[in-house]
Amino acid sequence: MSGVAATGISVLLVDDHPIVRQGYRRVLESQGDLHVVAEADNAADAYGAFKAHDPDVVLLDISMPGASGLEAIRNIRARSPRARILVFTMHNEAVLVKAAFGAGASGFVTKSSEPSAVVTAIRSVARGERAMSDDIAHILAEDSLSAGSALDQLGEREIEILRQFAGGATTEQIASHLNLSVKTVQNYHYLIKTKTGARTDAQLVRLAASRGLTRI
Amino acid sequence: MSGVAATGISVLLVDDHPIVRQGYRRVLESQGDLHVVAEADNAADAYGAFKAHDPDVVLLDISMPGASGLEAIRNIRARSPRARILVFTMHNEAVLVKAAFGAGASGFVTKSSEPSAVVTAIRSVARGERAMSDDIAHILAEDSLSAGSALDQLGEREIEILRQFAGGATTEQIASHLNLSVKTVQNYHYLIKTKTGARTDAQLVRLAASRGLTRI
DNA sequence: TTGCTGCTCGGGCAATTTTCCCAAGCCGGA
DNA sequence: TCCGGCTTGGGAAAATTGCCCGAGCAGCAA
Repeated sequence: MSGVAATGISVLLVDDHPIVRQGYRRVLESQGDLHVVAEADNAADAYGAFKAHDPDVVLLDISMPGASGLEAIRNIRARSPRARILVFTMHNEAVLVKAAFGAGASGFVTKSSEPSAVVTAIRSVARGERAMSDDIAHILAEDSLSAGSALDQLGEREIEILRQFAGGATTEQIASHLNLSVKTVQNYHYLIKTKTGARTDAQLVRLAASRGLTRI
Repeated sequence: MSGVAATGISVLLVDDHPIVRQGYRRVLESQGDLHVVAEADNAADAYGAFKAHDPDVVLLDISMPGASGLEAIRNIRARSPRARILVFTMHNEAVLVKAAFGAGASGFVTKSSEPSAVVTAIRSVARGERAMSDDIAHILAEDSLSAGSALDQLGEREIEILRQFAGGATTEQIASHLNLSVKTVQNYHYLIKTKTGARTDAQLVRLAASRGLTRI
């Protein structure tokens, strides 16, 4: 019912860089069993292309500017639960990986992976299996040992403090805004970091921004 | 004297993502007159590959983790002033572009460019001309009109450190990536904050993100 | 050539912050 | 009632920051 031929795997390519897209296309098509049936350069077009071509696998770069790739995943999965989405990005942060799987992705590979690993992942995902590259597995494993899930585990106060912090407020400003002692804000700051698994403030800001807690 | 055939343009490909490299290779080779004679996945190997193959053009992604791509440019140019280096990256911040040209690059194209524009740029650079994609020209033009942002006051080392910091790297990671002492990275961190006027790390991340130094 | 200037690199050290561990009050649920 | 989680903060050692400094080196101008 899907794809081009009974013997091939049809792929929808979503990446905002034309030449990168074209590169993938050629790499995949050289495999013989993989066929790129459509391309999209942004999250918004991704679902339209999906509907039009019903591919076996969506190869999706979630580091597109502006629109959230996670949005695209959720979008496609909401309307076509059988869609297989393989996320392909240069980012390798645990929170991102988990968010992608949480949104409905079937696999996650980094751009540092060998082309053969990507091709293997595409075939796995097409068979309905879950796939991820070795480095991603490593990161998730480490992450599961240490602590963290993402922002969902934060309390109301923690979310508010994280929002103000990510917005650029100093500890003193947050304390006075919320009528707290500086010490309490510092303690929250530390708690938020441990809960989210962020190792630096920058990671915290990125996390908050990627989840819509703050705009940049 | 250089390249493979008298009628072709030989290219050295430097990018840290294997599949992206392979994609470029196929795109370029399909042109007929372009031949990828070598690849490298980091700045350190780039010069060795250059020496070994003496390519007409080096296609270099300067957004590689750790090592500064600018370093690679200067490295190659210092030993082989006739080298033609085409910088190819997803970043489009004016300071980066200027730094690249300042380091000796012959051209600058973004990954948002059409493949045909990249190919055209390679041919221009091989002829000894300067080349840049339309969006880069636009950015430089606008930049020359505007009074200059806070980021323009930063040196290239500072830019590189800010990029890695905003990307979520810890001080230790940056230090080891760049072969610097932790103390030096800390000093740069402080200097960057004072130069840009950022009072918190979060503000620094926001600044970097808003200027395209990092994506969120 | 000499000097100046700017970038890079790091030491030093006091002040501040971070990192953890802890306790206490409050509130909702079992 | 008791338990667990949230909120609020103290304490103290470890780490980082803020700001000062000097050295090396490249470019550049006089």
